[in-house]
Amino acid sequence: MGAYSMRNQASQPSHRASMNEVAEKAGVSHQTVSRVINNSPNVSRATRQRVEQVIRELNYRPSNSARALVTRHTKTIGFIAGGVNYYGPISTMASIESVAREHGFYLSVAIIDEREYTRQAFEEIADSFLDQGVEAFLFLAPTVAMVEAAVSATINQPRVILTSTFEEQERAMEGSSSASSAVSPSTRNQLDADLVRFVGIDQVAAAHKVIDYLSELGHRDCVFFSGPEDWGDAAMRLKAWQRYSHELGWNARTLVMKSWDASEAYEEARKLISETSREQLPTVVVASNDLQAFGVSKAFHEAGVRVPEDVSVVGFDDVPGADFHVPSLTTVRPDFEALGRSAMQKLLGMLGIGEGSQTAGGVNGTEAAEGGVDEAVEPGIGSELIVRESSAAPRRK
Amino acid sequence: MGAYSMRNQASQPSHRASMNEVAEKAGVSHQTVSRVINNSPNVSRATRQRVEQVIRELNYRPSNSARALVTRHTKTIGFIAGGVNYYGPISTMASIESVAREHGFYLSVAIIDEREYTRQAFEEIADSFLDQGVEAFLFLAPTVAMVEAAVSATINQPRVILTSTFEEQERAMEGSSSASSAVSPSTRNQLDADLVRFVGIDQVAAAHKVIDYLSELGHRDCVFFSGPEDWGDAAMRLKAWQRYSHELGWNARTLVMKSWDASEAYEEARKLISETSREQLPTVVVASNDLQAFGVSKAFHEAGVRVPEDVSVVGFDDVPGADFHVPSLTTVRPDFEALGRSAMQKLLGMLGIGEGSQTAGGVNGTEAAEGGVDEAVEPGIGSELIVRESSAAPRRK
DNA sequence: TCAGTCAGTGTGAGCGTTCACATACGTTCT
DNA sequence: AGAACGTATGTGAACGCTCACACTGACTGA
Repeated sequence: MGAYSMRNQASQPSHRASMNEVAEKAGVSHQTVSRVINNSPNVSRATRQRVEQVIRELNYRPSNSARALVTRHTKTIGFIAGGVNYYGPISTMASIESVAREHGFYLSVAIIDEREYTRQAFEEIADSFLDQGVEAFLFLAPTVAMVEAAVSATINQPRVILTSTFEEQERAMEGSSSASSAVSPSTRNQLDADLVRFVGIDQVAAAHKVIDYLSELGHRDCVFFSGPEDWGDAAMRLKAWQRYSHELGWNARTLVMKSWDASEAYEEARKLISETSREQLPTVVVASNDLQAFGVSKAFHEAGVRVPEDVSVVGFDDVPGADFHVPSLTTVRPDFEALGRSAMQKLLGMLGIGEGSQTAGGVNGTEAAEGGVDEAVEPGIGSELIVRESSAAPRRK
Repeated sequence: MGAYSMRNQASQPSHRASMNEVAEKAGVSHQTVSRVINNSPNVSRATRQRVEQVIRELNYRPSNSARALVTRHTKTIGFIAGGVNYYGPISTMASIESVAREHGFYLSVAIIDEREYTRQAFEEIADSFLDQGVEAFLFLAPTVAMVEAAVSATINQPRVILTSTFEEQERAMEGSSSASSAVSPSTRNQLDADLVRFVGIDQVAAAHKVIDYLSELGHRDCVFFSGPEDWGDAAMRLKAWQRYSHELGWNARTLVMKSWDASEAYEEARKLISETSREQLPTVVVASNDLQAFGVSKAFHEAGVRVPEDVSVVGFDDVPGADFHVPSLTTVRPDFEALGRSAMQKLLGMLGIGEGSQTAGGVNGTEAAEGGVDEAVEPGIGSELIVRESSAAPRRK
């Protein structure tokens, strides 16, 4: 066995063949080998085959480092993700990765706990990505603090920031070319340089979907459980919600939670129940995420308030299991997959990839089939309203 | 503004300073600069400060590519993750990343949909990581097929495979040095070379915890909802479960699901209820994950079978929201964080890092506090039993 | 006093690519 | 026939770093 494994080069564990070795063994120059591996057209059929044969024999792989050294392209994207313990981000990340891979990019990932988040930790990570030589940055920035850090990080590479606060951010960016702006002078250049983009769930559209649906059922008395104020998604969701429910003349109250967890919403709901007569309860509670909705739902259950007969409950996210909750949860499912895809496509666009440029190396039809990189994509990603048992028409109109 | 930004080098966007430029400006040789950035002791205080000053002025960063080219160390680990849509993996991944970062490694991530998994897709990814030049591999391999692919991939780098089937795998590995083995000859070398390790949740211990707990409550009549057969975790969980419940002389039945989702378990539970008289129902249902438990729980609820008064329900994973289910779910919480940490430490150990070796660059006390890289760590990662409302003593003993 | 040591520094080669050229040869056009 | 061109190939220099080694001068110890 040992003897066998020593006989052919391919299975020698340690040594990694170089381009020169291939060239020598194939009787050509290193440059010809280079042409072969880069699919240059100007190589005769015979030579190409000979070289490819040797490449296989030697189990040759081009050195990414050497290549990156001269081309200055590492084909690597740095991805800093916060809030990953919550459901949405992971599907987003999966689609980001998949688009990156389709285009031959590597995804270098850093996960940051948004609870233990510090500016310093953030910059250390960004710094290490800079050391690594990433070509672009992707920030999954759930909290306002992280968005700010992502915006003001001093990097020259293109970056896309995933956050629902994009509307406000973009307004701020437009303002930044003129005088007043919350952005510090040192970051001004990057912003002007058009190297920062935003993508996020369109919270306005989502809020409209929910309210329109509930409105049609006859609801107009509601309590909204908001997520933590320092989370961009929560803030935008709240704002959109308040504005539209106000427009429709609803009686809408808001309870701002400090966390996304079920427990706090549960406690708040208990308080609400105990402080309010049954007749005074809202006809519907809208929560900022499914966990909160679970908590609220549980509190109602324990107090003998029936869902949806007495009060409807609506969540947000459509976490796994929401469909088999008791009662199953009406909720909003954002298109996280589209979010990730859009973010990545934006980024590729900024890198000059995707339109019609040199997407070298056997690209299959997938890209075309999916409509390619749509440059004109709006920042707001859509959501779907999933109606289940927890919502119904109110008893009293 | 433009004039200002041109004046100092640091904010010039495009040009990236090289070591030689630093050397020249500091009036030293490139080698001295190299010594400074690598913390070589043999540099005088004065020189070091001067060089560091210039480094700051020029905003110099060593080129990772150039360095990797000569050292042959990319400081990058390739992580192929399957089954990421389910809850466990993401926390595992977070702790993997954090340990990697602590040791100055980059984590290059690929996510593979275990449903659309093909051998070819897998090998393309492994191949791209090889192209990238990763120093080691980490496989999060939930299904048996992925474990096999991970084991038999022809790579010379160390790899750690995260799977609960480690016991069987390790037995197979031990056997592989002698004649008979399921492993193909071409992979024999790597296996012998001691470059493959396994880490996983200790399903036996977890099963014991659940059964001991239930046993003490007085249960001995049970139905076990198993996960898909082709998932390693499910298979091991099932095996451990069956063996131990048999030992205790339980009346234990098993239903094997095709998926981890709530819906199938829900349907199966309905079937169970309709086919069985109330008196014949088990006193407890143990599910392979929380979603299944939700499905079962819902079916009972709809049929008027009370949980836990009539039947107890136990889950696995402790997904977010399990604590506010109606009723809140008794479940097993595996230590995913420890799983990831252990995997990464094993990998670092194989790379010769962590014991007492040159962990260059300001390592804080964290490592020591956590006990460092414990080489002797057993493959089985522990779990915690979380007792909640869904389980209680059976009415009839 | 002079070899020996050692901290501090410099020199040149080489890592494995790509890039900008230069060269060789065959074909086509006038 | 000779210029002009296109195809197929080769040559050498760069990319920015680390490594092995050589060098300098100051301090040591006999």
